[in-house]
Amino acid sequence: MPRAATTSDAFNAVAEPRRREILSYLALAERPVGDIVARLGLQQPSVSKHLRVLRDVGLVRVRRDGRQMLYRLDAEMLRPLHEWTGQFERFWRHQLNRVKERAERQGAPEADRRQSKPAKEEP
Amino acid sequence: MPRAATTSDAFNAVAEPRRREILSYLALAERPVGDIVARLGLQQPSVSKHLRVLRDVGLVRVRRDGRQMLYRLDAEMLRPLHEWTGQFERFWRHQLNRVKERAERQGAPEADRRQSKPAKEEP
DNA sequence: TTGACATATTCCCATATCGGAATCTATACT
DNA sequence: AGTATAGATTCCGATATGGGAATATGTCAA
Repeated sequence: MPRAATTSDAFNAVAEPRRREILSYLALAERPVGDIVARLGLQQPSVSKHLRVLRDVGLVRVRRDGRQMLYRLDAEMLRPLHEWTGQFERFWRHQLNRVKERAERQGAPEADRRQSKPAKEEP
Repeated sequence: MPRAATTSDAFNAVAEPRRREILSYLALAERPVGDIVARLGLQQPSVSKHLRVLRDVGLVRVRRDGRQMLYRLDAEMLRPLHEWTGQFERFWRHQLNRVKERAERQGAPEADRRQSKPAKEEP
């Protein structure tokens, strides 16, 4: 089984740096493909392909305007991503890490041991 | 050029659902590999490989305890991810979307048009 | 129509992936 | 020493990737 398709969800779509740049850029305003090409310095077909992926996962919407295609952000699908990462926020806030690491280095050499027996059911 | 390695950054590492489950699980407590295997229902080698990826990007730390390896979360690298997605928070907060969409559907059929000429320099 | 312009799609390819199966390493127990 | 246990690593194979090059589609303009 290969890696999940880039179009399988926002997590995979956004793993690609160029696609992240595109989204950030589109956050400013709706833009035609040509603008994105100029901004990213990629070739037009590449940009079109990235936009295709973003469209497939619902991160952007398109509408035609004459011969150009205007892309706009649809950030709704980024929300789960923000919320998932938010679950870990407490680990980096209040520099609790600093405190914990210091405790480990200095005293209480075995105060860190947790149970590892249960192995089956947890909260 | 293939897709960026899963070990290239947290974005790529976390694109895999199983690895996300592992991280969430490790948020509760430090755990030996066996616990993770039991929890995820994957095979041990698969779990070891996922843990390897997470270790390579610095999302988990290990220490040996007898014959088991105890893995613990190191969420620091998730912070950029949270902050990046946070940049789009305004798009889903205060249900501004609802308001905007309604405006588009009802009146002002061309009030949405933005400039698409510049194409070179933006703020 | 013909041509120019804006964008999309197709084809090619070197590469990394994930799971499965098999094997290796390290520690503990007797 | 010999065996069991916990994990890690290696080899395999089908698959999707992203860039490049070439081509296709669609719209405007003369």
